[in-house]
Amino acid sequence: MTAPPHEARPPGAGRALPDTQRGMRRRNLARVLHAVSAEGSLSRAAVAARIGLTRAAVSTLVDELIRWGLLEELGPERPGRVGRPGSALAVSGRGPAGIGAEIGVDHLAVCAVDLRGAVRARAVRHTANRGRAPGPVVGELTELVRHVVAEAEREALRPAGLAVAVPGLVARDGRTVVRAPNLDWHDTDLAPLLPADWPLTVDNEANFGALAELWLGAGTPRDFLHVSAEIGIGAAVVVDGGLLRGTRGFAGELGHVPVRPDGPPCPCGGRGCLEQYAGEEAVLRAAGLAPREDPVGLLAGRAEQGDASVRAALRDAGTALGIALTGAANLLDPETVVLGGALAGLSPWLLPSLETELRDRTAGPPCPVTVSGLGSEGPLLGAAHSVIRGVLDDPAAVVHG
Amino acid sequence: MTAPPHEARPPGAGRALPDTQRGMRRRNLARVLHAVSAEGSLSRAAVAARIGLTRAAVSTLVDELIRWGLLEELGPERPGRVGRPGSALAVSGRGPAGIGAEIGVDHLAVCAVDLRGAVRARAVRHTANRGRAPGPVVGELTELVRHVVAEAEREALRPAGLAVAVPGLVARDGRTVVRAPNLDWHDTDLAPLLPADWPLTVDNEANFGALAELWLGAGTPRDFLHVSAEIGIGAAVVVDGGLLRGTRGFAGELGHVPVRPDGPPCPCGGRGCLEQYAGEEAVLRAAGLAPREDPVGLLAGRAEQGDASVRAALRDAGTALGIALTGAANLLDPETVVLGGALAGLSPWLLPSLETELRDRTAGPPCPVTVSGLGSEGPLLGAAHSVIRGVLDDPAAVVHG
DNA sequence: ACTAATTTGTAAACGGCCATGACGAAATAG
DNA sequence: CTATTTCGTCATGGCCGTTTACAAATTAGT
Repeated sequence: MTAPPHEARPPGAGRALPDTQRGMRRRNLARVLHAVSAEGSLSRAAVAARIGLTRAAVSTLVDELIRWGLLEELGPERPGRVGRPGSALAVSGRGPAGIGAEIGVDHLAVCAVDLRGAVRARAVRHTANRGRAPGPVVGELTELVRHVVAEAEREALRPAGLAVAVPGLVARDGRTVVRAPNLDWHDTDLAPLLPADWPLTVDNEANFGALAELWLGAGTPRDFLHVSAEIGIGAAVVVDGGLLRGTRGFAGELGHVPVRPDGPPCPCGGRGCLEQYAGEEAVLRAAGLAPREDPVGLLAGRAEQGDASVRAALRDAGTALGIALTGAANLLDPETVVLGGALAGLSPWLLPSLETELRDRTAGPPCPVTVSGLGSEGPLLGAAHSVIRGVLDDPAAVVHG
Repeated sequence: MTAPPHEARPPGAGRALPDTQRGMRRRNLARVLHAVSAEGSLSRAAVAARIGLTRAAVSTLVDELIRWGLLEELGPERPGRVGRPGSALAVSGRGPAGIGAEIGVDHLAVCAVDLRGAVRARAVRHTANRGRAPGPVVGELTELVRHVVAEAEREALRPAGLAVAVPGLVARDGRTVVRAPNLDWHDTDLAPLLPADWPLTVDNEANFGALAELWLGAGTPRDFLHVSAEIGIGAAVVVDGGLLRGTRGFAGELGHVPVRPDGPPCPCGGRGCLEQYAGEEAVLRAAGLAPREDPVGLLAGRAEQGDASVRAALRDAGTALGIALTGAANLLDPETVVLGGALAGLSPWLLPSLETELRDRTAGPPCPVTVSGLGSEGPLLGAAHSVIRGVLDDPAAVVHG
């Protein structure tokens, strides 16, 4: 009775690969693995019911995934229900691992995540990277990667890919850092500097943070706006469970949305950008504090103690954020706005003014704002999980081809 | 070497239908039809090369589409190339038709478009609909629809669906008008008021206008922001060849993006919304003109004649638009911004200040702004074509099921 | 305890669909 | 006029999910 509205790409032109039987098999393998992964543990019959294939078909698919070491048979379930109990299947804890890495302004971090989503190895190193050349920084990161990979391999894990989160804009090629103001890197291809043993993805930390929220956050919807802030204000737009990247890969630049068109000039060339009000530097200045290590902790601490000027600075930042987010919410109609990264820790003092602004400027119910529970781990976990999602999304590609 | 970035929905969870052989056949039928439609005329071999299947497979698919009356054999091609010439295939000009309808503030329009994209029948009626109840208006529209359908059927066309463009917000159910300020309609389900003979879709005129631009515009990219204005300022976000609709279907509300946070109050509850500067009423007021029929024509005429106050009003509107679009472009990184609807006709006087604002507020090259060539026909054509796209996207569904 | 009902997993037969390879048809090139 | 190239089709084969049937394992009822 109702024709489907045009929100997805057309099935004809959009799909790159020809629709052949091998492709069908491939997608069904992915569907089975996805279903088991999402539920944690599932019988063949339950998988069949869930993905719409017959039990017989699922059986052969499961056999293949077990043969590849991606699924494990846990043994008979113990249900209270009538009928023969199913044999529980679970994603294997050995086999492919996702290696996630993060380049921060003052730290490097690497972790390995298995197919089940568990962190199996990690390494962190605190280093002041601001203004340091890409070569040495990435060299140091590579050391950590090798260390984590060695540890993972000792646990029978095999890296399936490396994903690197970077505090800056990354081109759509997934390897070139176009602009990272806080590191002072420009147009740097990181691929030659990193180990070439596995598929590589480089992406904005805000994007990986949003993906972590999408995949790991409790009750996170499939359409939301994720706002994080590490010095700059990065946002990521998640639409129907996927990242909106933009033509050049620069989507989500919330920091330079004009908030007060005649406000103070911004290095970007504009005036009154959000970053001039809610950026780290701006907030510190407004609070009368000098830039130093761990500014977020400093601000949170002072605010906690009741420091009036810090609280006022954060309140004003919340107002500016609220104005920018009103525009974004009007444009995108997301289900929620999620505050992550540094903003999560400062949310108690940002939220009141932010939500006031959002409420007063919206006809009807305003877009709900939630706070991420992932803390500062988001981007790193998102990076590692993005590799795992790649395996889940096309297991056949990992095994051969 | 490079893992795919996560921009699309996962192949497992995202796809609703199980991946079975029938579904494969169905998608391949769509791929063939799509290929022929996109190229206008193609031989079986050319289709095979284009979509990646073998000639033999394409032959059977084409046979079926011909049997269904969706494809036609035009006869042997006349190429200068060596080898046996192919037999040209083209989409049938008889068979399914898309019925598009538009409810405007001062007019109703209906048209029928065949699978080839040609308009085969049309009807327009000028009526003042502002403040009129939905019943009579839609009743009158239904008369026009019946008239156009009768004409189409006389040409051996069979309506495959009805799509209605409305100047207001439409719920994601594709039938309920949530808010249409210029008609003064609220939460009105149009389905019971329209003929139930075919699948029905109701959508925002800005959305249909953007789709028309996407499908019919020359050189329109797959990622752009389409801005139109009929009294309010509607925008539509096209991402990867599909409409971004938002959770509630309200995405694209550019009119209420805050431009000057302390500006004049807006009926939406906010202050300094774009609509307060670039909305029809606001521009007329700024130009010192009273609201009347065809305000766009009036403004364009006066501006053409060199009326200074009108030009100033349009320049200021362009500035406000530029500020709002800077924010939107930062957030979405579209390939272009397309000005459509009323904005297209006023673009000579809007563009200079708009582009200045965009350029001054963007680091690096600003997002290019283009003007739609579709004029006021956009929404109507987009509506009719959306039905056609539905057929192209799943021809099997139209024939049976 | 024993039977009936229910559910699971597997095996064999079946049917649909695309690939493969071969072939005739229809054009060009020399 | 022949060799070459390309097109469309046909027969064959292999892959894959479905259908149907059945044994295994559990609960519910008596």
